[in-house]
Amino acid sequence: MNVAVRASKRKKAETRPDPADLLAWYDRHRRVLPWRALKGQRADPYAVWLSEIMLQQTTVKTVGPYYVKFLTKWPTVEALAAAPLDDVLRAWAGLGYYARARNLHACARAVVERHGGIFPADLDALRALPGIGDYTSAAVGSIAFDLPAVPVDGNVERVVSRLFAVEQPLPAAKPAMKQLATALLPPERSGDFAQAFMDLGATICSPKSPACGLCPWTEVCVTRARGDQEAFPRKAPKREGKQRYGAAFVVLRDDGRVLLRQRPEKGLLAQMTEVPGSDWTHDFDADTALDAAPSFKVKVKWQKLTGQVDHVFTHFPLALTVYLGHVPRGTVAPKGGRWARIDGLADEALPNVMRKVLSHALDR
DNA sequence: TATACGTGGAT
DNA sequence: TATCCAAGTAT
Repeated sequence: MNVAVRASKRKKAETRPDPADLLAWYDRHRRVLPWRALKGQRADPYAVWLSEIMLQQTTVKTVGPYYVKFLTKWPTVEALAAAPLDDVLRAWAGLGYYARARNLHACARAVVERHGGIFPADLDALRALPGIGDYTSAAVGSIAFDLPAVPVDGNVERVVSRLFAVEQPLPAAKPAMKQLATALLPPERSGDFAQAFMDLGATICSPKSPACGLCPWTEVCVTRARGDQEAFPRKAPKREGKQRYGAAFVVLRDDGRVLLRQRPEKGLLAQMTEVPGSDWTHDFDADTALDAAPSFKVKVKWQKLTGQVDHVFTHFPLALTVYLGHVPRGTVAPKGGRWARIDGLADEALPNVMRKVLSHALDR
């Protein structure tokens, strides 16, 4: 074979990312995940959808046990749709972003009612379901049905922004990044391509110290060539939330129960369970804290516990002062409240901030 | 377009 | 310790 023929068989020097290189990398290095079909096997749309909802803004490690719990408890979308919302919220407790749980339940019911219990193999129909947005419709569509779509998550944004040195900051750059990512979509293996893209971002093209030497696209990466890959993606500065304060009241009844209530239907931690407390404000006055205490027929002697419970929400940090009180057996709960067994708290729909409060009061 | 919406782990 | 950020969506 002469030199000219050898040259023509050699891979041409690429100037732009070749999806085939990413797929070849994926075939060797794909992660094994509970919701991911084995190589060559077909993914269950219900399992893909469930995992994608849980994975929104949530790490793979955190999702693992919740995913297994949900799939065991509700193996099909029909089973999930038939469950009471409260059961779903209790199972979701601790995972955060509780609107996801409410939408998960609503979506399951919509799939049963609108689509006969079968997830639609259609991007627009998926996108129309509760809790399914641009990302998730593309993820379920590509992974479960091999529809030609690219789910653009934080991983993909990072990879694309580095490959092409996208100067526009996020989140304004989202449409441009989606365009760039979608332009790379190969004619086949959409689902593998989507998962490969995300795997690459999660394991190689990491936020800090990316392993560029192991990247299948290292030779076509604009920022890699310049050495400023860690400066991407560009991001608009975000303002930090202001500290808020509040009081929480842990009321123990002598028969081993604690007073709980449900949070309002909308807003922060909507429809989740909590102990009674004050509003959470910037200018909370410790002297008036007891104004927010629940009232009973008997007078309660409140014990202000030492220390406080600190918790950080996405948009503000919270410091709660905890008060402990005791009431006699037979005391009636105030309106909206109920007495819950202390040894059954694990099964309540308590967000973690409330678990911290209860732990602060009871683990002593 | 900007903001509300949880939590935990990595650096 | 402080900051970032993780398979985003709804409004």
